[in-house]
Amino acid sequence: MQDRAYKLQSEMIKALAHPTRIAILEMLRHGEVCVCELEPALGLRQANISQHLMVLRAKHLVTTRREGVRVFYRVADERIFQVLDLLSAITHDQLNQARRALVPSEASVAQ
Amino acid sequence: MQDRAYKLQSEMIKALAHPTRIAILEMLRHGEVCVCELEPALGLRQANISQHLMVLRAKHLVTTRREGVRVFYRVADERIFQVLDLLSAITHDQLNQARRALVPSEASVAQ
DNA sequence: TAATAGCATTCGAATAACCGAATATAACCG
DNA sequence: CGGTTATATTCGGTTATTCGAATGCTATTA
Repeated sequence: MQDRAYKLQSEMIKALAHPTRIAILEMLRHGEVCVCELEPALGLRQANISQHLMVLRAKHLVTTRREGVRVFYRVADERIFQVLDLLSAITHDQLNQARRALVPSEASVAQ
Repeated sequence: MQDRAYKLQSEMIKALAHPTRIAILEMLRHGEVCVCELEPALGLRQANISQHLMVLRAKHLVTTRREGVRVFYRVADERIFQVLDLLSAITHDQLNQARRALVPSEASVAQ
């Protein structure tokens, strides 16, 4: 068994496995973003955001560029958005199926 | 911000974030599999496998079917394999890039 | 019904992830 | 240089995950 490969994959997945880090990646969807923009948008403390960015960096999911006193982040591999899109679609469908099971008439309602 | 949606997504991602659970899903790639087949293939204790299956069930990533005394598992949504394939490709490329950076002549070597 | 096989659940201890607070670093400006 | 702004790191306490061990449950067979 490719234990090693599964370990690596699970470590990358863990880096995605936090709502704040997903929110950060979503903000990077259309290009690079400054940390100073993340802070107000996420409404979290600076240190906490920086900690989450550290996790994303550690797994090479993002790269950085410094411009003076500011640091800009961008995703290292655009395919990460395909991953997020798939997961979003799957959870969305799960919700719809659950709704359909409860209230047949409200099937396929947008959230 | 869709805090709720990110939370849901991250919870599904967490269900993927373990090497054993990835290995289990890989075994389900070609159809349903009995728990009794997972045990020897993974080389783990029965209770532990059952615990991981419980996590996958809790997030509706797998469904079960009982046949007498045996229980068969299958994935609930085939798109989960697209997720795993993308993550596998990303980690694979990361490894190759790292190798290329260290030893230029050994670029693109299969693992 | 008793015994067994296959799987699931609970419990407790170890480990890992998380976050706030404090502190550190790096670039800029006066 | 000292001060300021933007970001990063460290530390400690809290919560969440993980796994082995023990136990429970369900279906089958005698």
